[in-house]
Amino acid sequence: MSAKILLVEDDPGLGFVIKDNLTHKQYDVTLCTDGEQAHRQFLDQSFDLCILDVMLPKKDGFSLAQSFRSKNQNIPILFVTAKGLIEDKIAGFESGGDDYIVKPFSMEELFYRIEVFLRRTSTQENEMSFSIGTYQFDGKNITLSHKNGIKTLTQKEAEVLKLLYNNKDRVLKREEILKSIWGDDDYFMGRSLDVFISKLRKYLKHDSSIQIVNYHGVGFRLEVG
Amino acid sequence: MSAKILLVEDDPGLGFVIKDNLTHKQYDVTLCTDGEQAHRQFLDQSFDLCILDVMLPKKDGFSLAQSFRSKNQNIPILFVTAKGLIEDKIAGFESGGDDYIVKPFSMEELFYRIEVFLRRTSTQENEMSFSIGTYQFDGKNITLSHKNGIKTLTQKEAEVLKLLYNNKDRVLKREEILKSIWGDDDYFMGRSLDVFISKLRKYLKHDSSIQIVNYHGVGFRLEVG
DNA sequence: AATAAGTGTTAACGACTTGTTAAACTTAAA
DNA sequence: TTTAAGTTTAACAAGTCGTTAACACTTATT
Repeated sequence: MSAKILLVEDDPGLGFVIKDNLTHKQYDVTLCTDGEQAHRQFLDQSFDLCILDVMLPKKDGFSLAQSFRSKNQNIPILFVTAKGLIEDKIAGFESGGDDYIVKPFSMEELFYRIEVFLRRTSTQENEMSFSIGTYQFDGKNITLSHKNGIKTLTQKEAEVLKLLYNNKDRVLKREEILKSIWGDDDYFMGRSLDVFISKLRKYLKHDSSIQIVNYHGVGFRLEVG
Repeated sequence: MSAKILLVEDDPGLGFVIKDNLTHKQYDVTLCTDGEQAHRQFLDQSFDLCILDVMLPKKDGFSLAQSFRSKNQNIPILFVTAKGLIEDKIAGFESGGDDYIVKPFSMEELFYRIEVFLRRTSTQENEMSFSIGTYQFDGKNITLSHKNGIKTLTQKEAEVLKLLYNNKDRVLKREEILKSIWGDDDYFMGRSLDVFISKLRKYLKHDSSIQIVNYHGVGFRLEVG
């Protein structure tokens, strides 16, 4: 799975070049051209790494780094900037940055520095836990427990269940589920999804207030209570 | 506890200045002036971080980094050198380095960069001891003892065991284990991990309350009792 | 009502993952 | 250079899970 990178660079030319290069290296890059936009994106999605310019419209890189860091202790933050003075570097590290690369730099060097931090960041992924009706899902153990007993789900069963749970107040389109979990959408994958829905219904049948409802021709919705 | 740093710098003046500055920052610094000496020190003691010059007598910094890296996937390696060409930087990262600082640099910047990597390296694992069921693991001697006898583990066996123990409340993903111990993740490393799991199971078989449980397609979990 | 398309469910097949042993390879030490 | 220890790769057996096919049933459309 490719790493999600938030790139914040106000020079459209350079921003495009960096994004293009990183995309070719299979990273999933989101480019923002000002600080506020970047801040919104950060709150909205979960990224694996950030690359920030220092001088940015609306909200500068240092204060951006500070607010990112206060939200997430772990995410690597790399500054990429023309300001090469030692005081700027210090400010960069003080604001929670992990690296400070001075322009002009080579793409190669940027790749290597990104890799260093991605390698060193633990993949503390979606280990969410939640309860549905009288059931309890434990993401650390991938189990679904009920007073009758514990069932260890498979990875895919867990993924479908988590996705349904995260969207339990709305209808999830078949296409959305397939794109999100299978990565693509064809007839047979659709049938496969039906099989999983069938399995999940079986696992959840001891609580009749839980229903995975089909919306004919559209998708599914998890309804509780 | 202060971090142990291996500093390799052949210029006696600069070596002394850096060592002195780092010592004032409460680091425990070992200074070597040539590559072979550094290599012996590395095998002899366990350091938390290395700072290497590139041009060194007897064994250059790049090949030094390679042999350090092959012994220890986790230790941060920082190059500090006058060679600022992009090819040299690439060679530095290729040989397993984590950062590449070009002389002249400020001490402040070096401190910050050291802190970045110390913060991101889990130091807990080094010489920890613990008991699993009726077994006792001694991190100092990397031995696993039981009433039947004592087995001296290899470095890697011990690392896998420690990682499993530190995460015994959850399923460790294969990818996490591989990234943490092997530093990367490919098919053969995965098979290698399976071999180590198999060995550890054999070592731990005298206490049936200890189980290394596989979660198909996900990873492993150490279960005790 | 007839037809077509979508869905529910089960089970078998096949692809992939894992367990284990042993051989091949690598590296450091003698 | 040989030896020994440790790790990776190969090979095969065993197990697991996702996909697919098949068929029954439901919903929409004509």
